[in-house]
Amino acid sequence: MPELPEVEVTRRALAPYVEHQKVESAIVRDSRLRWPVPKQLPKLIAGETVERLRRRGKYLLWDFAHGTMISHLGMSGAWRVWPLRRAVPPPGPHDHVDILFVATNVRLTDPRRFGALLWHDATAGDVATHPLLAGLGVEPFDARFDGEWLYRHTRSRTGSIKQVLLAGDVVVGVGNIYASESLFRARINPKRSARGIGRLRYEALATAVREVLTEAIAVGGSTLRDFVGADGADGYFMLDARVYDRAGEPCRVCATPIVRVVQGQRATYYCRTCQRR
DNA sequence: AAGGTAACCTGACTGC
DNA sequence: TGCAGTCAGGTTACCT
Repeated sequence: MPELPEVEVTRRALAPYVEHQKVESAIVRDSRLRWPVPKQLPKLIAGETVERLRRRGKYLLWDFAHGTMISHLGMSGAWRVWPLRRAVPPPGPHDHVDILFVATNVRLTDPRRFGALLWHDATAGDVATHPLLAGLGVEPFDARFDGEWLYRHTRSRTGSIKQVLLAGDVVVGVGNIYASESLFRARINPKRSARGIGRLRYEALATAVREVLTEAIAVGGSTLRDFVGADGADGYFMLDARVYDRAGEPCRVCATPIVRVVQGQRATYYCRTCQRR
């Protein structure tokens, strides 16, 4: 599930339970993720305190005094928290890591194993210089992100606007669902060359991106209570999509059937009437 | 430098 | 039921 909103919802759910809390121990049950979970990770964080839980794009950054634990949820990853450690269920086959705090247990599950859990030592400098983070674009809620930013950073791009949004080197956090949704709200055709879009339409797109992400965070946030609990509810609540996964269904604005096309091996959904250009 | 493609995985669903 | 095929919210590595 994880695009920026899901990661942010996760961050907000976890933060009250882990920030300023000391790690008692960590258990790596299955280190096979996109890259192996470092063998020394439990040793590195045991007895240390999480100073802050931050998000950068779709990455969660767990700041310690001596370094940062970097986590990415890939396609199927999720962190769950159990406020009471005694209520934690036995681990399932895709539960890779448990981190035990004094009163709380957090667990990383990831069936497809596209996620990552890595360590960046403070001696290596700012975590922002880590190879996975260094090339990331601006945060969509950063004041610098606006139509002018999109316009300036697409002058030398030959690809489609949909693929530029997904690439993450201009703006971060927009995944496959919210790329389609943002373009629909801005009334821009996903196949349109990024280079050919003018400032005015980019202004609409920047606004649409922020709106879509804000709404998605809001509906996800409304289910935080379930998310935190141990009752098995998955906690994420999908934004009511206007186009995503609605191929053949009528556009909510003009009733034209929504079409599905493939761009860069990913599905794109849009309305041929509302998103003519 | 930017773009296209394959690759990494498991699980859910569809159709025969 | 069973089995094959398709698809899925992400990203990197590698090649032009």
